[in-house]
Amino acid sequence: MIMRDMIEDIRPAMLAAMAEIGIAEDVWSGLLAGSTDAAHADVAMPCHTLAQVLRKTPVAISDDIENALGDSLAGLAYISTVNGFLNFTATPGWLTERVTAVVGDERLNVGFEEPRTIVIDYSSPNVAKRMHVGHLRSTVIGDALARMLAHKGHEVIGENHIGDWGTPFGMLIEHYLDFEELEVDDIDLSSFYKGARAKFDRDSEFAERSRNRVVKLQSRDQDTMILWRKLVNISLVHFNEVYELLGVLLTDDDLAGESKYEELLSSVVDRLEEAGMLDESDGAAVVFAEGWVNREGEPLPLIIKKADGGFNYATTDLACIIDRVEVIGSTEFLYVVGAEQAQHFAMVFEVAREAGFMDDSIAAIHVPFGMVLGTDGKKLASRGGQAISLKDLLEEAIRRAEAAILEKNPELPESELRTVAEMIGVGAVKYADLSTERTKNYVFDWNRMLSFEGNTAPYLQYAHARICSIFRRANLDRESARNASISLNHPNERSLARAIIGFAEALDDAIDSHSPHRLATYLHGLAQSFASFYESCPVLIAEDEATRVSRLALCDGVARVLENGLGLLGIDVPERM
RNA sequence: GGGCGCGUAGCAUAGCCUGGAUAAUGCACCGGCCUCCUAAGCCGGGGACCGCGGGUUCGAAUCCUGCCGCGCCCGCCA
Repeated sequence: MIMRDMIEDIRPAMLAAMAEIGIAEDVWSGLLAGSTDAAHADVAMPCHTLAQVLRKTPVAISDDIENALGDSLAGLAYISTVNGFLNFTATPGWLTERVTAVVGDERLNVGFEEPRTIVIDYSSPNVAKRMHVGHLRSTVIGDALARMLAHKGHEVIGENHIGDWGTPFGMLIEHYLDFEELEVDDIDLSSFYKGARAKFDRDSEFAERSRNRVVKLQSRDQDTMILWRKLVNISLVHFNEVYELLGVLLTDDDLAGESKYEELLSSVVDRLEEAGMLDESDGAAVVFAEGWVNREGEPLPLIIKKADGGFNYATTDLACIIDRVEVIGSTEFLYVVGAEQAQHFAMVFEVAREAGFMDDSIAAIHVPFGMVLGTDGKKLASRGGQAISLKDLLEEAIRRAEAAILEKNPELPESELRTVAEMIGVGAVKYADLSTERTKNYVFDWNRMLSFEGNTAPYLQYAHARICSIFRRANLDRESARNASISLNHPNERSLARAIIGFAEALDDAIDSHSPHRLATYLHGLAQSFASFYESCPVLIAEDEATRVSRLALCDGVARVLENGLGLLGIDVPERM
């Protein structure tokens, strides 16, 4: 994980050596990379592809390069050759210097990038319904990406496209009117939508009222808008409750409901018309994008305006693109939306480009993710087949975490129990999601995510808490350790230093691939490295004072990487647990 | 039928973009380690034709291709 820094430092000497041997930089540059096996080296260069060029064996070539390098890397890396591999292993001196720089830096050597304005589309619950597990991944992954990108200096604009518009709102408003005597808090979102739907299906008078209400809503009838607003607000109270429990950044400022774009929709139609892209099909206005066919092999349309005059979400997505390009001035859009919508986004992006809504300077990226499955291997649902409420799920996580704490650390002060249980329970749920490769489905398993062992949030949080405990016991400020001189005499100290140094690179890797799990994988490796260090390298009872302060500095560094890294994933770390 | 994705020890995963050395990690399993900073831990061990077959390459879990299995998507819900 330290290859980026090492390669950078090795490069000058390599430039000279390779010039001497007569191999152009662009030929060898890509070969110099992190070792695939930490036991061999930190950085390695396989010389096999050079064999054709130089008409020598890889073994001879690696030896030649080693000779050409001479002692130019003295103090930086040890060089060795095995079977045509040129191996570089960081010296303790180099590791010491680098880890000192990281630990001494407020940002742990995480750099800033040239700021971009990035819009992230995530969460997107529906008004008049409870948030459910189906919203978990989008919310958690989107939030992590938002935090990581913001940390790199970008302007991140979260857009929460709540479903707050469309034909169902006629029936929802009428249903709401029937409840009008109720206080806002008494509306039960778990049954509200279903109740409205059921009434709509069985009661023709209600259905008629609903249809009339839709017309009023679309014409912005004032009384109707007031009712609509109330209904939305009730839902917002619920969303914000869940967001607070989840600990995500979304606020009302990020709301970008469908209603917001509603007025732009007709102009989307006009612009597509002007571009000559619009076709009529079965009464609907559609665009036939190149290359898409339906089940029967006929051209597959993107429906812009339905036969009944209404719009659907493709049109809204196109309106959003126009808004982002022309109003917000963003150049990068991330859509954290389930993988099942891949085709939809491919079509929307293609149409948007064809219509000139965005050009090649704009990166519109669908960031897809797989499903959350139950232990039966099917889409996670309650006994009755309904989606599980996110709030209920999180509360259960907290309950389970609390039970685990009471069992394992009964000494934890009562006053901290609830807060710590929230950090652990919610962290466990989020980490379970963020630590697996996005595009895969994963099985939601309480025992696994809260097991406190393995690649779980509690394991990482525990590593952090242990470090805090060391400082507490020594009655030392964490800051006091920061400027200590570090020495790496034990192999586990060196492994730990390598792990600490790798933070910035792991973060960049996660960001570049929009894959929070890469950061999670790194953090787990760091925590494991720390656990081994902790076992073999006594800190407070170290053999001498210099070792003690050096180890305290390493501990502080690990704790800060864990806190910062988990923080970027949206996960809090307790100081004791 | 077409498209997209996934397939790695008993289980769960990383590695695949950008090809390299004995395929990494966790759970479970086996064996060790607490008069010593939280054993929620550590150390060691067994366990994998990387779905199957072809191809490219000095070299393939990784790239290409054909199968197989699973999931999802394929016009007026969003």
